[in-house]
Amino acid sequence: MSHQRNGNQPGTSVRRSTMPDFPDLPEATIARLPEYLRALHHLAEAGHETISSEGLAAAAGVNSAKLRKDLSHLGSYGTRGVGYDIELLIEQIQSVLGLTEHRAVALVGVGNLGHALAGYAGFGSRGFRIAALLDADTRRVGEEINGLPVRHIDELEALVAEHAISIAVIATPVHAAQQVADRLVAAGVTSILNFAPCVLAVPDNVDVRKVDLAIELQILSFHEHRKASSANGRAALESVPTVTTAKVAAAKLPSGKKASAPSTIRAVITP
Amino acid sequence: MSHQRNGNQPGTSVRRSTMPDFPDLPEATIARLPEYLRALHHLAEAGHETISSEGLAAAAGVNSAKLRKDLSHLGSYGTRGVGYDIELLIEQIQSVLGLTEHRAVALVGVGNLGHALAGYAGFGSRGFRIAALLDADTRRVGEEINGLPVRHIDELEALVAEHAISIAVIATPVHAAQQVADRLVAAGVTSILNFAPCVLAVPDNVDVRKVDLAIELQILSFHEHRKASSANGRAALESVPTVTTAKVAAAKLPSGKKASAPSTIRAVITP
DNA sequence: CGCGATTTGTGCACGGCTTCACAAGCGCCT
DNA sequence: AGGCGCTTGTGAAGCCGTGCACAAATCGCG
Repeated sequence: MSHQRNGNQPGTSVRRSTMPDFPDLPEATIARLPEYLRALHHLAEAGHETISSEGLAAAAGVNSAKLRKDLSHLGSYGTRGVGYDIELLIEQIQSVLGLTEHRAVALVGVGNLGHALAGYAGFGSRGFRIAALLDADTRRVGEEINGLPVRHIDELEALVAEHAISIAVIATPVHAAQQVADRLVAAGVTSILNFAPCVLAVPDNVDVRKVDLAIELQILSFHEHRKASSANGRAALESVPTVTTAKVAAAKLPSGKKASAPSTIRAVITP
Repeated sequence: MSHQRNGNQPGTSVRRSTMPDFPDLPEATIARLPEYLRALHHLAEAGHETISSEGLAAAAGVNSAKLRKDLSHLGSYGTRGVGYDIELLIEQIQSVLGLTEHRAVALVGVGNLGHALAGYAGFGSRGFRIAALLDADTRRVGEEINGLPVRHIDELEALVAEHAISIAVIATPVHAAQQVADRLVAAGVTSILNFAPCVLAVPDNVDVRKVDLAIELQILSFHEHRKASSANGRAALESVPTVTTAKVAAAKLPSGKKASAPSTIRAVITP
């Protein structure tokens, strides 16, 4: 494929500053890029300069072939026989994800969860900046979290415009979520991360991602249920021994789980 | 397929209490069942007794064909020409997910996020019960959240055993996550919901699901970036008008979005 | 300068998931 | 009783994603 291979002089690789838009990057790949990015930052802090696909795959918890294919989709810049330049790859991925400058984010709903999200330090280090805290409860207005004051929901439109906010997080109770979403969309927000357990109706041009704690637990519950059933089927003698050896050591080998979710990844059990 | 069609007397449907284990339920289906369940509860509260696949699909934000196939996988009990009995379907799904009795969950890490999770009311109503709060910080030990005292991490093994806990939530800082996971696994936990931004190494028999706020935002950021790029490509004249029409009107159409994520999808707004 | 070791990039085949389209089934109305 | 409209359940086709396996490329060393 090689989306963008400017010249064909190998080695010189004159990086053009105009990044391609990657309109056809597979959705599954996009969802993994952030994980690669995190792993890369971790490796960079540890002092590494380059990393092989195998190594990065292990750090990100995926198959190395998958990782190579993912990176190749964005015209990747690895060197055969060596690996990937970590700094360069970080820049590449950040550029693709649009994280070159910190994006301003609005957070609506400063209850329990909202407080936690507002206080989340990992925000700034990962390309985002909370630019506005909003709540409908006037008793919460004025409170400062991390130096940023909570504003009343009626200032939503003004704040979105002022900070050119295009991404918002909804951490309100369910009954308020749709209403807040409507106002956000009307104000110009085009991406929403929804923590309220409900389906939001929005226009086609708006992206919504949802995080629902209970859903995640219920999925786990199913697997738990299934394990228990099949364990009843066979004897329960195996369960105790396997569990005791929780001495988990690194893990070089490729994983090989079954499905979509990046669930688990084994590790070598040092006996 | 009709996994389990006991007799063939239509209408009488003598529910046998022994539920099949559904060892081969597609992973994608499992991930959607909780959403259906939530929608069904919502509909039941609104007084409905039955619901068509079209209606339930709209409420859950999916395609109706997908929904029918999902339900058919569990030997579904719809009635042609009528729809699905809501109460019955709720029971079915809860049974499949193993939510018939409330599952005990341990929550490790009672910082900002942990507090929020512990205080999340939607837990009990959706099949779970927080049975243990744990933290390494002795200053937090003893504090009560929702009537449940925070215990020291060293009591982990005892508490897991005492309450027969098989599911745990990790809400600790990154540096502690792996260590906590190891102890949980050693204590017998076989499902982990991880909020720490790192890959956990666990044995094969343990399921891990991960929730990472920053990753979700970065995925949104990509789409935002892409939208901005293509908008620059064309004139920016369209952007304002489209946004103003946030008056979301019903929508029967099958909203053909692109990818995996259950992004968007409208619901019928009763006018 | 050439060779071997190493690692990337990718063609290919397979499996799973999604979507369409329609036959079969059910209730209601006449 | 019979027909009609509505809705489920599902065969079949197509698409997307995954993972294998290997050719191409690069480095280091003799």
